[in-house]
Amino acid sequence: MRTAQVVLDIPTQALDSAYTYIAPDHLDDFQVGCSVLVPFGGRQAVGFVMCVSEYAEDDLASLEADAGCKASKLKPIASVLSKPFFDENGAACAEFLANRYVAPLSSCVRLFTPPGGVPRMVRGAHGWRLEQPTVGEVDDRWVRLLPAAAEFTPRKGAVKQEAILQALSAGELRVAELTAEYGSVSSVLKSLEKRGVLAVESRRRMRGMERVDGAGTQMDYRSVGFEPTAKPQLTEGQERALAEIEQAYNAHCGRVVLLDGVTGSGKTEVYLQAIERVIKAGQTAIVLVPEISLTPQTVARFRGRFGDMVAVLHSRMSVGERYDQWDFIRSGDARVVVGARSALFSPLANLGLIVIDEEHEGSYKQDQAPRYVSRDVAAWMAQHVGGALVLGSATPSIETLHRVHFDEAWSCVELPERANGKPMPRVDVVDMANEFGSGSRSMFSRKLQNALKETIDQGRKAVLMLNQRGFASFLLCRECGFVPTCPSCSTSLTYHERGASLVCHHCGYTMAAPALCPECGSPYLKKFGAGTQRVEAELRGTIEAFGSRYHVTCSSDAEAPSSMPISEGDIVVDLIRMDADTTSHKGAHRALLERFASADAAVLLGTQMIAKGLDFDDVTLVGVINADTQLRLPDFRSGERTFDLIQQVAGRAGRADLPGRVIVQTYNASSAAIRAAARYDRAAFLKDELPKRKALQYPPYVRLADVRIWGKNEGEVRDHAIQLYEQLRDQLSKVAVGDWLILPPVPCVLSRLRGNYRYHISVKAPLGSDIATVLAPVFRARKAQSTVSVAIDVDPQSLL
DNA sequence: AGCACGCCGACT
DNA sequence: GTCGGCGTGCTC
Repeated sequence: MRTAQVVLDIPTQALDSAYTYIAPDHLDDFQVGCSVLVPFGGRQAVGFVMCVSEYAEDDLASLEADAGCKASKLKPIASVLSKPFFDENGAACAEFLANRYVAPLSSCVRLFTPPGGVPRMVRGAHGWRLEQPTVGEVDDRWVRLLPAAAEFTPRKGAVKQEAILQALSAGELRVAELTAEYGSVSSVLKSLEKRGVLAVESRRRMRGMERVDGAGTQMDYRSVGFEPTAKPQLTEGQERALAEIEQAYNAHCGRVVLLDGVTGSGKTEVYLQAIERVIKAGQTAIVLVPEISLTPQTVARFRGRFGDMVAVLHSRMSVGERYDQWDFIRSGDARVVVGARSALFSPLANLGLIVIDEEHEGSYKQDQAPRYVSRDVAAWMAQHVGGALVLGSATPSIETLHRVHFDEAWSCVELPERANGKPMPRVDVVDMANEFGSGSRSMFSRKLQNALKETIDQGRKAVLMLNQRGFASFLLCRECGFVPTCPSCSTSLTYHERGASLVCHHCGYTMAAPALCPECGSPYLKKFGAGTQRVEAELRGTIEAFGSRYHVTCSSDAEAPSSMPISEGDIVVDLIRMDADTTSHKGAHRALLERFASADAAVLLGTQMIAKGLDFDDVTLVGVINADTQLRLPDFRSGERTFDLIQQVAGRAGRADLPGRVIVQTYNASSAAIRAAARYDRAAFLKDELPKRKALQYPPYVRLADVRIWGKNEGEVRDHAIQLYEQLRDQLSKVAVGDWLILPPVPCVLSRLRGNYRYHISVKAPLGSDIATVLAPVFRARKAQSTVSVAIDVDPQSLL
């Protein structure tokens, strides 16, 4: 008798294990990874086949042992709903994820399913019914005009023809859009196509058209080149890196290579050539890139080398586009997948190499269940399929550096020099406390002002970064010390110049800024801290104070800059502000960057969205307005984050022939993270940081898990937290060996968020121990409650 | 999650 | 006497 283990597509911890079903012989195309319809408790449910087994007719005993129930209770699978979404490797990986991250198995299996392409049960007028996905069936054909259209004039009266040609003159369109606008168009299109006036192509064959995004915003369709890019000569360092990767790949046992290369050392070229070899060997590769770096330029580099073998998966693509790419990968025609973290689970057959670029990036941690760490999952996958993993970064995470140190399967190859042979720019640290002490009240130090003037005079560009993160600017009553805070979060409200409002960065709560202190009625409410808007205004004043010949145009100005009188010898500085406010509308991100690129003298002022991936040859000055916001966060990784940020941002200056310069302003000039970063001295930073991590029992010396408990009622939350804490301690005494530490529940640093009180319990386990053995039994036994929620974060990114 | 079973209060 | 509240428990 054939049976199958089926995971139900119902996201609850109560149903997170597989159920056994009988798989009748007549099922068509029945395999691991298929979605199936199964009877479940008097109704039907959709599930995924995790494994298929065969039992001899007289061997009911082992069947019942495996299923955990009487054979007579087993029901047959009703029908197969789809082709397989994953194979045995995918099923094994989902189980690994569920176990390691103490997450519902169904949420892990979901990672492997096509975006929007899974059938599901929906509640209709006549009870439950099965809804098949529509995403694969949408009309994804596109129409564009051909050159011959210029000589073609529609016959008089051919209204539809005329309208369609008119619509297409602005660019290509989806057939579905034309249908929506003009009704049935297929016969018209067919006849025009026959005459060579236009071309109808399926989206799949037009993969050169890539939707590109800004940070959090959709941008326009834009052509990404297919033109092959020349393969450059590798530097000696790159050759060495490539050889190391090739050796790891040829070992076919899941080896990991850390590519520790400074910004501009040509890591991407190493990836490209390594992938080329993997493809030549008949295998495939996945490249993970941080969401914000997944720009058209990045994609173009891979397409330039591998053409239409490249699939791109990106969370801000539309569901239809993602489905299309997913299907393209499953078809076997894609050999390289470039994408954000979830691309790790795409249905790529014969995987040989995984590359994770900017390995240290926090965005490789998923912030919803399953809260996986891409690096660790990729290492598992590489080992499981006998491939190799390459981790690239200018600032590798401390965990990775540590692992390289003690794990024989992990090795490191350094690229200490930039590919162009230029030195890294000098980094000056300015102590802002000193500045203040000597009478300067400006938020720009004299050193930064001088460097700015020099840069502008030379007609070059500067990038100023302000790591605002919502903590920066707030209102404070100078008489009674009152600070307006959010009614539902434990944070102060951020003052926004536009509309003179106070906004909560966490929940979006907005109120009008009061003119008088709500507590004592004092009119002396001071705006503290520097948000981008305020820096923009002050920067304008500072530049104009350089002299009467300096003129400033601002990207955020309402009126066009043309009215400005320009005479001989005048300098116009374009000041471009880039943050969540200025990039929220369609196309803004790219438009601002293009404006910056085309200006002569310009200053790009922005939050950390500008810290990565900007490659402008004529940026010679990088300024960090305040390096401390990150450092001040009460989190074990704050020092590392600060060090990384300064190193990364420094790499933005002087990338071409022009020498670069970096100025970092801080009130913590003596902090090891900042001092070491300024000297590009990672060893010095680690020498300071590692003993702290060791003494306080943090990664890389222990494995960490954080249990977060939240709800509207603080007493209830605390009681539940204490109860969980006691259960965890019980469980610990039962199963674990070694030096475990479970800290009693305490309020989170963000003790209130969106009206919820938040507590957390930190669990510290010896390296190499299985955290799930202690956590899983406690949380599997726990019944879901409506008033108190619990989330488990294994290997958390931060403890806020 | 969703549905059944089950044991107590206010209604035709 | 029945309708219906939502507390526990099970679903291969």
